[in-house]
Amino acid sequence: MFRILVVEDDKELNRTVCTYLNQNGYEAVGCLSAGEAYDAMYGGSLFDLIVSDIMMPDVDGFEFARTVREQDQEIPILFMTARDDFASKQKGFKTGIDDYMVKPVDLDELLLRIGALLRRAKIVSSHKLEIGKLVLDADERSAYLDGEEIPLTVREFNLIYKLLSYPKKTFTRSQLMDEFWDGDTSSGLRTVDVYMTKLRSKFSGCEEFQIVTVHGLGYKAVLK
Amino acid sequence: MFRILVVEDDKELNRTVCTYLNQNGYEAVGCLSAGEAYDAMYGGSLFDLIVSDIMMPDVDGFEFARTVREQDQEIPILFMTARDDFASKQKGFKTGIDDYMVKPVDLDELLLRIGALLRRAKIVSSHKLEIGKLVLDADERSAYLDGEEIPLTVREFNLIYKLLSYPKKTFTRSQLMDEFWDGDTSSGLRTVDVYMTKLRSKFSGCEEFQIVTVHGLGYKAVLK
DNA sequence: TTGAAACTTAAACATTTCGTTAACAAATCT
DNA sequence: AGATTTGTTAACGAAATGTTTAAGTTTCAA
Repeated sequence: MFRILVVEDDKELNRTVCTYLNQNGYEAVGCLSAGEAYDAMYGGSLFDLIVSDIMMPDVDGFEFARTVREQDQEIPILFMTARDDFASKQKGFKTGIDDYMVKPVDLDELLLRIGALLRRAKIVSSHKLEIGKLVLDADERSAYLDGEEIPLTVREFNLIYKLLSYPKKTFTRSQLMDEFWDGDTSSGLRTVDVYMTKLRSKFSGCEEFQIVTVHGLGYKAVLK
Repeated sequence: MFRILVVEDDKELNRTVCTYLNQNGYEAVGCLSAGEAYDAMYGGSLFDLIVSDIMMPDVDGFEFARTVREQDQEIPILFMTARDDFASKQKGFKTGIDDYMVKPVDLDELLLRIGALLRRAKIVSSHKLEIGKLVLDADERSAYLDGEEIPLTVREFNLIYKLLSYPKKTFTRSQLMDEFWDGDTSSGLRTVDVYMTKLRSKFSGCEEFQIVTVHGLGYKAVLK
């Protein structure tokens, strides 16, 4: 689920945009000023994309975007503004925004452009799972503990990646087999047990998590 | 220097755009049809970004973009078209384009948007890959180790360039075939293995990297 | 057009790696 | 305690990969 921060001082428009985004599969959070937006961002909430107006009561959009960019080079920023002059567009793009839409915006087109930006941003960010000193990289299909690689076979990696993607969630042997053995449960379910032993052994030096047996059900990873 | 492919059947507009891009620090190549564009791309030239019209004599922009996306998920594509209807925009973004501008386009805004896309795509400004004593030049399609050329065929070069562009990232045989054999997987996937053997042999004197087999998945290049 | 060289690919065989099973030990539940 | 579930290990066999060869294909110059 992608989280989108909407910074727009027009209450009604803000509400309209957020509602529309929420109806279309995003989790939108509306802010009426840059100050509010800072609070939302650094209050622990992580966002995947920012939609921002330019003219706002406290800090303007340019300044807001610049500040954000200093801290985060990656997050896509889309300006949604009434200003249709080239100078504003230039200023915006120069501060590092990714798209610029002129009001009144077609909400459906906004959706399309948000989709394109998220797709693009996602390509760049690698699929990593970081838990303390442990890093699982889905592109490399390798695990690093404190920088040192732990060699894993394909199935081993798939299993541990799955478990760690949903900590505390219990997976039955059948679920795991269905997913990583192409639904071919002809090989006995006990094979999963063997893999758990292998994983426990390979990650014995890792204090970040633990593979826990749920008797009668299956296995789960629990973070320490 | 960024290279931009401009696909636009209106000769005059094509010329105008290319000239403007060239005057602003890019290296633009104009094509009057999708067919021409394919030739330009497959002819060994590497492009960093594509600007394309939708309505064209042979294959339309949607089809063109789709074909390009099948082979290359990364290259930014910008549509520049007279069509201002939502359906076209939707169709475009769904095929994976990154931006959509309605004619008549302001060339200065085009520049801004191209700049934003290139920044986002994080493309390095060169088609050279330098790793220690090893140099791969994508324009020349040649490899130099310590100044001495290592002769490579087109397929050999494509493969090693791809692997080294994403060190540690694992590529499946299918991925590589899809990309460098025009999606023609009729030739057995084992062909890839043969090429890996050849590459390992040709780069046996190279201590900068190593081609590593990921059993059950494919291959990756690991820097030493 | 023709021949030579370079390139590509299928096939065959050698080699390596991995997955599975089976057996027994240990733990857990009733 | 007895039954069931789970932990662990090692060995076998299957599958994936490495490599070479030879035959087919393309390219290019004469």
